[in-house]
Amino acid sequence: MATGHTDPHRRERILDATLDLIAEEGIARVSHRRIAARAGVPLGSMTYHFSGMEELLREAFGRFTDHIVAVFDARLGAAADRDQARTAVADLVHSLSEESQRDLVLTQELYTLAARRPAYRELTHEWMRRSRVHLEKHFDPATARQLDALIEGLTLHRALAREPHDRALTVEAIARVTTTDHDAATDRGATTDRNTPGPDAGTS
Amino acid sequence: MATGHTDPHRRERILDATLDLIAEEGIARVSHRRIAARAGVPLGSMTYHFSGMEELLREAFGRFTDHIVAVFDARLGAAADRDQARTAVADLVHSLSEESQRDLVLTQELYTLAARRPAYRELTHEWMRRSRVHLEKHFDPATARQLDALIEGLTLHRALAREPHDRALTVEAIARVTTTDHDAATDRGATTDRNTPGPDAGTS
DNA sequence: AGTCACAGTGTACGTTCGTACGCTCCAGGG
DNA sequence: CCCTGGAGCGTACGAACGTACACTGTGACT
Repeated sequence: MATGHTDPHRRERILDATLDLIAEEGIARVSHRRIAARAGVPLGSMTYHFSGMEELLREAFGRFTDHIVAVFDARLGAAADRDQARTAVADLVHSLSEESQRDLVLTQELYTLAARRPAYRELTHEWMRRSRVHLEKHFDPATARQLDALIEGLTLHRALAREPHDRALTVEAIARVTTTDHDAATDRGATTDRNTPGPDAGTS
Repeated sequence: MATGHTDPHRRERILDATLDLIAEEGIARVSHRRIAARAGVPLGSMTYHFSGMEELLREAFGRFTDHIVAVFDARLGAAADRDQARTAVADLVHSLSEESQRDLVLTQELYTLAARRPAYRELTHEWMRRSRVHLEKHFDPATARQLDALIEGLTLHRALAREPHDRALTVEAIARVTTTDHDAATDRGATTDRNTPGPDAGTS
């Protein structure tokens, strides 16, 4: 019986099942058999569609990166001005850290792989690059980089903290990093968009 | 032969070997046998000293947390004033992100576990708590939290970036988050140590 | 209708795994 | 000197693993 003839979504279903499994059980507990069982495909399909575990994982995380980049695009791309960008960043931090346990865990798994293996670092580079493109529409490059790192740190700490910090703290941190009145940051080359002191600091 | 009779460091050696193996190969490739081989102990020792993989991993990461907390203590504890604290934070970010691949990878592995399992979150709580204690000697609690998150984000992004940012950017980000002149942050309860506008912003 | 190429599958093989458990051998008391 | 309790080890067992490969059934083509 060659039932797969009629199902062109086999590959995608396998990749989704892989990500689900990783999110729930961790990369250490992933196996061809468990993925196959979860995806509802025979074991033989695994080696038919993917040359091995390696390729499977890389494609799965590629798929995840596409997803998370889309989330960033949707959130940050909609911001029309600097202040909306700040709000969008705060929204992003809070939605990532309190909804979507799945995305959070998968992000960590990806970073863990990326910390050790350059092949996976390509995926994180693309992710960072895309998010900086959005941020640089509203802030100078140095600020964008700092803000990008801040998003990462705030999201992670909020997700792991015993008592997650409230939105006011997120908003304040963002305001501080993106407000460059007092001095400096002027020679840091705000090429496309000069940084003016934000009108409202909007702390708490 | 009961050679272990004379070696009281068996346990510690096993734990160190576990961390080394995780750092090099990832948690997915850890097994009793591989750990035993690396530690130079017989397989039987594994189940003798530890009830199972679970206990082994938890103790290993407990040991790692002790180590990393000691690093934070050494770096941040030495700072005498606010400005030294800022420098110490910058040093910390850069030493974690460019030396000690091992610590970086293990940190990610720990976070990955913590994101999924509360038991490991205890370890990260302790770590965060200790680092905030240091930061709160020089900054108000809200600033300390923001700075703590910023350290995390800067370290990770610097470690994973294709072209790691230079020290000036780290220093600037720290300055921005810890300088609260223009307004606000005054009602956010700087209990032990009121936040005055830093004398020099010390950007680049 | 008959044939064929090949997408897709079931199964078997060799390896590695965690763990249990009977055995060894030493330190200390008699 | 002998005896003995228990710390520590070697090994064996069943389960699970990744992967290769012979096979099956179907749609397309003549």
